[in-house]
Amino acid sequence: MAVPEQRPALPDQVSELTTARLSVYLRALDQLAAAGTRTISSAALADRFGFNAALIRKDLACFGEFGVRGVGYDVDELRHHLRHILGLDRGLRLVIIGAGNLGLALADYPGFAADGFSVAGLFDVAPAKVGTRSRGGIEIRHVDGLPSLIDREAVDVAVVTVPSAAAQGTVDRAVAAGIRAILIFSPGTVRVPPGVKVRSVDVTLSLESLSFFLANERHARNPD
Amino acid sequence: MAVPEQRPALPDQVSELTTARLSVYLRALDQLAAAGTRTISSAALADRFGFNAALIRKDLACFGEFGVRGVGYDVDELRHHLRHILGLDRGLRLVIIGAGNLGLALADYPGFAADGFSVAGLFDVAPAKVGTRSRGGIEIRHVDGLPSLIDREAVDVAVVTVPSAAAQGTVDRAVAAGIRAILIFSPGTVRVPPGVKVRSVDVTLSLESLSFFLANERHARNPD
DNA sequence: CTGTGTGAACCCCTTCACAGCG
DNA sequence: CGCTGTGAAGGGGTTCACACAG
Repeated sequence: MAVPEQRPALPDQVSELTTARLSVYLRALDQLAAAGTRTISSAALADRFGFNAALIRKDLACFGEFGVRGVGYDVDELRHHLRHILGLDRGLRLVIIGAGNLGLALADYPGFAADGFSVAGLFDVAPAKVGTRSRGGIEIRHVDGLPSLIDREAVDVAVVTVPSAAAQGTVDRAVAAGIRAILIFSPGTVRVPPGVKVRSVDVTLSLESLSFFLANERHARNPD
Repeated sequence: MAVPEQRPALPDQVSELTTARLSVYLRALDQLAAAGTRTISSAALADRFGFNAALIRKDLACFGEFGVRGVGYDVDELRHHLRHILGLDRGLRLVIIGAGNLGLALADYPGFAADGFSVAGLFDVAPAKVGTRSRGGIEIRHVDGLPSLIDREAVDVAVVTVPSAAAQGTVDRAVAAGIRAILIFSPGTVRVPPGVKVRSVDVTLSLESLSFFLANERHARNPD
């Protein structure tokens, strides 16, 4: 028997592009809510933020019927729906592995709180770092303690900020400890078993993309 | 008359997906070169790194005929071609605007050098920070000096690491100073005039995508 | 009459399959 | 004979257009 869970209908097959846009819509709605807007139509949302109205409706329709015909969407209601769909009402726990400059910066990043994320631990291998703290006061522990903390604190996401050469090994260890979602900043690709999701934040790739743009711009100005 | 430039044939309309993959191919080739591989076929490259062979060939074919039929591609030659196509042989100059934890981390990031990027300046608005230095010794200057430095040092890319609320204003100032390529870490969207390219590195978006995955996984294990 | 939800058209990107060069 | 370069087929995602609900 199909249990009518809190989470409705299993969205059979939803594109990752759609889910990524949900986050963007949520931000737009946050802005609208802050400005006091109560209700908005897909057309107005599209106009205001540069989306396509039909796409917004189609994306949302994957998860239910949130709109009122002839009126539009209730801003606050839709925000809460989206937060639930995205799982932001769960208070996800992160660990950060790699206490270099970037890892330390992330450990103290105040932006996590708005999404309900919290840092459960900060790890490194360097004996000189272990025992010291980030500016914000988060203690650096040795990676050997990672599995027990992941288990004890029910950690959801591993944020990996180690050098590229150590990336695969670090990911392997996190996966072995039960992690199924990884955000990795090290340039390059890592392999994970099925069922584990990796999101890569690749600064080098982004910069190279800009570099290509600059090297090949023959756009608009001076159309020779 | 069409000048036969160093840069060949203007690649009429190349998809951004293609150019993004060039970076990935380049990395794979770097690995192969480091391992001493001289020559590789598109099929072997695809096998080894999980691409599609036809796609590799098609992507490369946008920019010339780099392969030798019956043999494959010369690893080192193709690396140099790709570096040129991506503009990595130009020694791009960056400024970092926002000397928070992240900005400071990026200022000292050693990974830029491999791509020929260099940091021409590090900026902030806080009087308390101006005049101090990053751990790596890069001086923090006041943003008011940004336009003159961009001009004087022929800066190519602005890396923006300011709080979200200040993002749009910062971008506007950089664009006014002549910047046409921006890498922004602040969550949210910014508007730029046509001809200016923005790449966003959005940690929050990536984490929310992982959050969605965790909230909606009914994959493989326990297929009820 | 306004705006949602949605089938159909459209468009672009990927994959397949093969002609042809080395 | 092997592998590139490429036209044609296939698949997905976005946009269009409209039936219908409020």
